[in-house]
Amino acid sequence: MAHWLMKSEPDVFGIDHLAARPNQTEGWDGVRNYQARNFMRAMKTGDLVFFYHSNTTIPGIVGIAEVVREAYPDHTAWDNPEGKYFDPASTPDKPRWDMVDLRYVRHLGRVISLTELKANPELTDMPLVRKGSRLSVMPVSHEDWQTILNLE
DNA sequence: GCCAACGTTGGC
DNA sequence: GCCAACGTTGGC
Repeated sequence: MAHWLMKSEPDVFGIDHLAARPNQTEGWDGVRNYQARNFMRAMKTGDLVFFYHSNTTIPGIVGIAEVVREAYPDHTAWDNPEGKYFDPASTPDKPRWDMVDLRYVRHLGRVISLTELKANPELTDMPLVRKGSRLSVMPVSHEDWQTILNLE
């Protein structure tokens, strides 16, 4: 089983939104970055994901979700031409962007802040803590996953 | 609100 | 293929 980290703005779609969805499950749409998309394509059912809140007072990891559906075309690319995620280059015939479905697993006992992650000498290789990293979907090594859970 | 870092676009 | 311009991300 692999581990991942996915960023989201809690004002837009936070972990509480996920937990409130039917079956506590929602499609992770709107990814419009090739590297992030490719990571989503590598996800397998049962993989676990750190849910990260960005653009908020205390950015950090707030919980865990599980991949319940593997990558499939992101229909928000063509659903609504006025939509935020519309992309004329992606069509039902030739979809460019993918999404996965995530199910809420649990909140962490506390928020593990970006500041704390950056300060941890064991986590310096995480893309998340690198300066200027804007990747919204990234793999987390088994070691890092465990290190972070041990901080909880 | 600012701005550094980054990805994408498009002219050439 | 290069690179300037632009738009976005996201911490602070």
